[in-house]
Amino acid sequence: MISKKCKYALKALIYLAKNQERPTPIFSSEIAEQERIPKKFLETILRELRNAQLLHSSRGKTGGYKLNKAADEILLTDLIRIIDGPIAMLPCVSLNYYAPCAECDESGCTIKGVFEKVRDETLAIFGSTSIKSLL
Amino acid sequence: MISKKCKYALKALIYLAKNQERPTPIFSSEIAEQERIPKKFLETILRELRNAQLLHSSRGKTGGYKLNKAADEILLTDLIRIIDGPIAMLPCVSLNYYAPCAECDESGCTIKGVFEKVRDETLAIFGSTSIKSLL
DNA sequence: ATTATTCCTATAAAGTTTATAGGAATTAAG
DNA sequence: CTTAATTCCTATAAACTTTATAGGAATAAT
Repeated sequence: MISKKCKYALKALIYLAKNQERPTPIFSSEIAEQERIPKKFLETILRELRNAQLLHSSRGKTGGYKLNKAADEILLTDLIRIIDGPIAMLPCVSLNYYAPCAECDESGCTIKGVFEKVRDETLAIFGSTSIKSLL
Repeated sequence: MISKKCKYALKALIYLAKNQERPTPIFSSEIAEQERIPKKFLETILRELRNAQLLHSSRGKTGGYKLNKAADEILLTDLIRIIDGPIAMLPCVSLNYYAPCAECDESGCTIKGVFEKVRDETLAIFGSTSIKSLL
């Protein structure tokens, strides 16, 4: 299951993509209202997306957020990894968040294989799905 | 990520499958020691697997656990659903644990599709992987 | 100055996962 | 019929994660 936070992030990105043509940046408060996301929680989410270069933000009275890339260059793999972390179902088969499994020999591990397959299929799908394709 | 509990369950099933030839049932304490799983925690896991008909148990001094099916008839989909619940990454695309997504229209939902694809690929892999194939 | 925003850190509140405690019911064997 | 060892059950503690809020600092336009 993806987290609520991740779903909020996805909705925010879609909202920003839909309003990409606007001349001025978009307030987090507007996104929060329209998408019914707790305002303060959304702020921290948007900041994370900005820190990861997915968004551009500006401060002050006319500040707000904008996509930092074309909507078809923002992939679900990016989003999920930023917000939820690993996509793989076992730490030892994660590409971006690898960690050895507690007390597994890893060399003679018989269960890794199937989880690598799932990882590969999942990455292929999320890695070829952009925010644009979800509008 | 699958839970620790699910990994414990998988190890226990594999251990039981490896020792399927033994004439007497196998103690939870033996599995706990051999696989380094907290004893009391393992007990509750084995009970859940038994409630779901994956294991057969007997009580009393010479009690213990045995597989209730051939090792090639126990699939990863079974195990994961029993221990961790839904395999899908969104409640609204889960086959066995469907629930409507909070505040989604569902009819005009643009994000379901990609999660259905991931679910299908994942189910295809886990659904064709048996405990026997992991020995 | 005022106002409305992003930004930051800390923390509370709620929920889930992991693990343990204590004992009841069951069965074999002395 | 007592003892010992098991499964079984319920409750709960302990640890961790997720979700959400609080309070204000920094910034920028008017």
